[in-house]
Amino acid sequence: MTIIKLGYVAMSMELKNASPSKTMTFRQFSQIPDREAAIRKLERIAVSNLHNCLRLLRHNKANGIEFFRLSSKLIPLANHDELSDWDYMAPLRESLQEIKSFLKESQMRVDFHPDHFVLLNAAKTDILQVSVKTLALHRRLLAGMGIDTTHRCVLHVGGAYENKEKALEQFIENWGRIPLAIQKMMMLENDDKSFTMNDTLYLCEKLGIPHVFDYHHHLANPGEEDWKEHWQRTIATWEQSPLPVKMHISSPRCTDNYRAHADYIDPAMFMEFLHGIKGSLPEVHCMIEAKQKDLALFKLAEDLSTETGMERLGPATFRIGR
DNA sequence: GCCAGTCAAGTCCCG
DNA sequence: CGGGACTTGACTGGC
Repeated sequence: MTIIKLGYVAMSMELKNASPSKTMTFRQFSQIPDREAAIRKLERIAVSNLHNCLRLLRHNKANGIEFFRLSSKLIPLANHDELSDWDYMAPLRESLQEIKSFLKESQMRVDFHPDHFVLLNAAKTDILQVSVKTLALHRRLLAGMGIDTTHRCVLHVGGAYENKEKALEQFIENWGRIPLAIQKMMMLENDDKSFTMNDTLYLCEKLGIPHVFDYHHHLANPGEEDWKEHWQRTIATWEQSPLPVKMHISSPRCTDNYRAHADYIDPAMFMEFLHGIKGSLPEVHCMIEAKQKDLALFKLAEDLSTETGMERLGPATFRIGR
């Protein structure tokens, strides 16, 4: 028997005017003559983003969704070189406290997926340094929300740099240089171009990092492997985690553009995955990555209950097997 | 209101 | 070696 919980990414297509990712570019920032006023504006945007983040969490709770990826764009320009004197956390305490109070009362699993500029396997030390700085920002936000930071940030392995083996070894070398608090926060995902499930598992096993299996990425970049032969390895990387196994599910936009995300999830593709893992673990959390965000989650949940006859335990919770 | 072009960051790919 | 594509939501400016 496996419990399946569905989650979605960062923003809602249903809840209006609730973007948690409003921004200001550096160019806009520079064009405001009064620097202090410009910083106050950044702060107002960040507070608004956190406020909308809380609205989204409430929306999730109201709809029985207990798994959610937070936007990584909550604080515009937080890590920009020209703003190193800005204490971006100070004006956010109250907003973070509100989220903390909400999360304390709910079952919600939340995490982050920092964007593709965060590269832990970069050979260039300045890129590694900025990456660690960005992860430290994520850590501060999680801590501010009262979340145990263990296994709350998923990343890709990074660049292939024309030599995948070397790039994997560079990851291991860099890993030893990053703070333990950051290490503990990480999860690693197989990607759709360079690092396959097997490549990613090599690092996960060696360094004790949970593997987030992305089924769509695997189909786009399978390597030599049948994923089912490695699935037990993925599960094993979660043995020391306080959290259930997490995976990503999305569907290709079309055959010409296989790697891009479709609006919705193909339930047949999802069922293929579920049949592959049947009975292998008690609970799995599936992050829906689709352009229609929460609407795609609602639609998949409907499709699963009408077309597959899977037992529905809640709006976004199912059970397979007995 | 709508459309096209732009935006902090890196890597990849093509000419 | 250099410049554009990639991918993305948000925003600006022009109509």
